[in-house]
Amino acid sequence: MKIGSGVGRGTSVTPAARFHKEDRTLPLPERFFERRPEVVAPELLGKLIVGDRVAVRIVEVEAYGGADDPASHAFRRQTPRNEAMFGPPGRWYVYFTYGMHWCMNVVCGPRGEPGAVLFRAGEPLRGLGEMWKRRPAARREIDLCSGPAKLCQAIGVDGSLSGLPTQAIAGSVVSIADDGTPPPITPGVSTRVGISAGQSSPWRWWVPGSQHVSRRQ
DNA sequence: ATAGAGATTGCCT
DNA sequence: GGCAATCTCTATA
Repeated sequence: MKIGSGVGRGTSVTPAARFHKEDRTLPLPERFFERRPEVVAPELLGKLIVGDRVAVRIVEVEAYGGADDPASHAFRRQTPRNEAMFGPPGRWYVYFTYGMHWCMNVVCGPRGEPGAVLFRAGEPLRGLGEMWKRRPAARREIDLCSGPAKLCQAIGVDGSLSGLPTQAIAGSVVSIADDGTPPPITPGVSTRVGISAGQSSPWRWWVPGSQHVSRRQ
């Protein structure tokens, strides 16, 4: 069985057993997300996002809080755009930015406290052919999912996913799963990317050595 | 009402 | 490295 065989343009797709235990993947339970985003975020490194014909391993994340975090979309009042952030944990929060891009988060925190973890980058595991089709601007494999909007494009996610649970129901929904790969013991840490306010919180984490992070540190 | 910034990306020089 | 693309929201009037 070939995993990740792509229609790639000059890429070297590592053949592989990219999954730890592909046949033993389990969805993350809702209670996993009922803790503050800065606690959940580093634990999501190494987990899987499984979508329509595709799967990626999470290699870079950021945490966003609520009224206490000036960099968060939930810092001010609830709006149609950030509505999902104020809902129950364990659901997707997908927002539109710069008039053209989608970015995906999972809502995290105790009920009633808005917060989320942004998925900034992933390592393509399955369905690379599909990802190449959805990402015509990509030239190398590391261009497929090495940024929050690239990731959404590669997985085929848009705003219609926002507010839905991260635990797949009929298989047509995007889910978050664990294949037994542990998060790094010592993840890379830095301040968040692309923000002005909130730079005092080092709430960005990545898998050290991953070629798929959005930017080297 | 209007202006400006934004959890980004890709093309241009 | 500069900057355009172009939706959502906030600040200011």
